[in-house]
Amino acid sequence: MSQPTVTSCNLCGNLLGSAFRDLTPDEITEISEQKSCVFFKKGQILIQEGSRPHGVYCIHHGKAKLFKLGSGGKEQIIRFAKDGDLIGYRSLLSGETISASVAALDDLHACFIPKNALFSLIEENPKFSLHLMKMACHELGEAGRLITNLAQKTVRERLAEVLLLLHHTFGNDPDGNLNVPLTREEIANMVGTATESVIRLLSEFKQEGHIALNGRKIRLEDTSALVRIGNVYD
Amino acid sequence: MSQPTVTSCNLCGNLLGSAFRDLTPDEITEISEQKSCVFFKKGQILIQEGSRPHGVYCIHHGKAKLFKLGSGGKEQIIRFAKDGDLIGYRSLLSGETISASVAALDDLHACFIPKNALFSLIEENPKFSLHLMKMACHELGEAGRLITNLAQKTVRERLAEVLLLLHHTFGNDPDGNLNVPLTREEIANMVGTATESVIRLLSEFKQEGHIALNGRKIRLEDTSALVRIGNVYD
DNA sequence: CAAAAAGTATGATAATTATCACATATTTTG
DNA sequence: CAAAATATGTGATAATTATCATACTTTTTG
Repeated sequence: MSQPTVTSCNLCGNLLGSAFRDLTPDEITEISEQKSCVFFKKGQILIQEGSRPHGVYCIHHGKAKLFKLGSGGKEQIIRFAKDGDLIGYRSLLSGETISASVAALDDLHACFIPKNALFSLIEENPKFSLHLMKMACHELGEAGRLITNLAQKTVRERLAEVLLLLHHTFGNDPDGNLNVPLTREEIANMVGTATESVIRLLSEFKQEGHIALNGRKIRLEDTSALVRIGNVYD
Repeated sequence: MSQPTVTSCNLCGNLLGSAFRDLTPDEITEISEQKSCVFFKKGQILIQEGSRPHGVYCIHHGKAKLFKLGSGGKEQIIRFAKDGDLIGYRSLLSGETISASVAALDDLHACFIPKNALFSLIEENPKFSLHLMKMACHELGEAGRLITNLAQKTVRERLAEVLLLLHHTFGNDPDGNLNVPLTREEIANMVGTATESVIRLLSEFKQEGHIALNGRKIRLEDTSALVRIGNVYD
């Protein structure tokens, strides 16, 4: 079930959707030669909060969660990453220590691009540089939304919105369930609530006919109801 | 009481602490010629959520709050800006609509730098470009911290941390009070709670000897107690 | 495959926080 | 400066959410 090894990034199916899409063929060849391919088993940590960055990962295939530990030691999931996404760039570009850990949600293949290679690209290719800036600024906007929601919405509203976010980010598997393997605890760590509260509210949503539950699997039955419950406007 | 008009950014006292510190004298002269100086009265809106950006403001003198409106119409204060700070760059760089409004907290002088002037600088000066990237990425890290705190800390913890943040950002006035004119409601809009809860907790902090209250003014009497209460580690 | 571990589910209860009501104080404005 | 508007302060109460306990189910692992 493991992905074929792609030796050149020129041939990578994720290229057009990635931060590297504006590179020249020569530049892509250059990073291909500098990158290394790494495999992470489900649950493994790719990047650890507090450490110093030595480069970035471009996810070739797999899903990952980015999270911070709160003062009580509880995980707070900040966002997700999937095929084609770049992770670890924030600390590299800000010159700070790593502010969030990244863990694989399933078996994951990623390419590690060392710091120097990335900064060479930034210096020589303004389009790439601008694209990185765009990514960071977009994330900053998303963060503002999340801040507002966490501060002002109820747990019920936030859970509805989180389900829609998961649907938007990962879509459905062949059975129509959300295509991401999260535990109830991890969902609670997105919503910012207790695991039991998530379980209870999911049961309510099920009673009300908005979702279907099948073990760990969640299927959204009525997204517009969830939009209404979550007061999601955009 | 109004600031002297500074015609050239070369002479601006904020220059070294601003995003423009890496510009060449020629580049600074260039933006000086393109900028316009604007005055905002306390309470006025500089930038409005939802609109399209036409440039950025560099605050010459004054304090401002950045806030988003939640789905219930309540303000959520995301962060602050003061002398030398650049505001409005996020939407400009991400190519999105403006995600947060900016309002003056006191009478405020700012320089407006049009979009084209900014993008010219980005294209011709990689250092400036990198500096902007650094700013955005730094803010992204701060946003992650805020997200984690809002999701996991109690209102009491958050209020203690907010008081420390205000102290760190704005310092004290000559009387030793926090040097920023915020209402209890605005503090509540940072903490993410009801105004009454802020009022009650401030009274508690006063009873416990951690702060002193004098009308709207707040003086921090025991910051290490607040650090303890807020579980602030960094 | 069986045991162990981890996760899900539900009830009872406690703690936190929001809301409403209203009195007082402060600030703003004509 | 006085009236009006806005903000602060406090109590009572309701709603939300967390915590603890415990049973059951699913997943993981030797």
